[in-house]
Order: sequence, then C-alpha cells, then structure tokens
Amino acid sequence: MEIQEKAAENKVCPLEIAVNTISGKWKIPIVWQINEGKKRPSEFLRGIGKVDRRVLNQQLKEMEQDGILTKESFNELPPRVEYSLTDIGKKLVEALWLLNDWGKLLIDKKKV
Amino acid sequence: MEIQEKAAENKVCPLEIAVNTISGKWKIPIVWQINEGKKRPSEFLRGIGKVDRRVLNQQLKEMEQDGILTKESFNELPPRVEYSLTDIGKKLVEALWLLNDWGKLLIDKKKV
DNA sequence: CATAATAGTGACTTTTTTATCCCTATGAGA
DNA sequence: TCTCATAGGGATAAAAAAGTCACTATTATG
Repeated sequence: MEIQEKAAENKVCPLEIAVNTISGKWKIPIVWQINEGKKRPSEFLRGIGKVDRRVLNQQLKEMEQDGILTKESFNELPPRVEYSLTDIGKKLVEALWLLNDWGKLLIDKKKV
Repeated sequence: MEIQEKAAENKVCPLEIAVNTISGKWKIPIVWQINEGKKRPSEFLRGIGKVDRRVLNQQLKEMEQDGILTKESFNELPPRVEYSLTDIGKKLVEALWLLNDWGKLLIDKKKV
C-alpha cells in the first residue's frame, strides 16, 4: 500500500467516524428513547435525567445533521416538533446491541 | 418497574459505559494498532499520526485501567514497555466491527 | 563530547464540550 | 392578567479533554 493511501485511509476510518458520531454526552440516552418511537423534545427532557434544553437541542441538531434523526416541525400552536430514527439510525441501533453486550462484560468484570 | 430501579438502571447503562470507554481521541487508532499484536509506546507514536507522547500515555493508561490493555515493563536499558490486548479488549474489537460497517454506511451516504 | 533512542511526567495553555441564565413568541385556561 | 405548556436561541461560565514544552535517566554510537 502506498503511504499516501494509508494517510488518506487514516483520515476517514469508518470506525472513528462512527464513534465520534455517538460520543456526545446525551446521544446514547437519546437513541434509547427514540428507539421506542417518535419523540418530541419535551419528551426527551422528561425522559432523560437533568438534560438542559439548550444542550439537548445541540445534540439533537448534530444527530440530525449526521443523518441519524429526522426532525419534523408542525405549524401549530403551541408548536410541535417530532424526531424519529432514520434508516441509518435504525441500523446504528442494531450495531449498538453488540457494544451494549460488551459493556455488560465490562461491568461484570469490574464487580469481581 | 419502580422509578428507583429505573434511575439506578440509567446510571449504569452498559452501552453508555462502553461508548465512554472508547471515546478518547486516540483510542480507536490504538485499538487498530494493537490488534495486530503487542506494541511498544514508540511504535504507537510512529504508527499513529501526530499524537503527543503525553497524550498517548494518558490514553494508554485509561485503557489499561479499563481493562482493555495490559502493560508489561521490562527492566532493561533502554527501557522497554509492551502493551497487549486483554481478553475483554479482544471482545471489544469484535464488537467494533459492526460499528465499523455502520461507519462505512454513514460515509457512503454522505457521498451521495 | 554530542546526539539519538528508550519511557515518563510536572506545569501550563489551548481547544472543545457542557452547563447556566435569561430572553422571544403564542394560545389555553384559572 | 397571570401562569403554564410548547420550541428555540444568544451570551456567557464552567468543566473536561487535548496539546505543548521542558525536564529526568541511561546506554550506544558517531
């Protein structure tokens, strides 16, 4: 392999991108919540412990830009907004089950 | 489910722990490198782009404390240190393949 | 004698990420 | 009229993560 190729490859390691994409502090809780179905911002707020509105919005926005979530705004009053998982988001959830199992291993190991 | 149970459960979500464990900036590159076999710190430094010694050591230390890596120090001069994957570390690698595939999906999708 | 290679850390700065606080706007209902 | 619910953002502060620089120590090599 040419060194240029290796350099280019390093820059777009799919796993690094994947991990960065899910690394925000509230993103995993968001994923669990929304895996149950469409959710409004206020529902996230109630469902996730002590997240601030501002911060929640930031994370939701990033996830939307990353193509994991879709945002739907209804022209009503009071305003209504709903987030849902995209196809890619659903595939992410599938990939995360394995990692969840690994997390259990890690927890069990620390208990011993 | 009691609300106390739910609260307790939220505090130890295995997936959150797993994601936190691999979230350091250089941890994925470290995992790829060491998946090929034992590695010395200097090899990591050469193998991974522009990591600083200091920062690399921090990440290695965390991964060691998390039980992913084992550190072996030889009483030689010049000093020799070798890191290797633990069993749990190897299982982590297996779990990461799926996430790597998902990362590819994400990349392909953005290209379109 | 100077330099390079090995591994490591203390003190500090910079950058990034999270959190806090206070605003906007609208309609329903007490 | 006052309060609550809805959703959102600007300005700023605090905390966490990453990066920088300079130093320790030892042996081999030029």
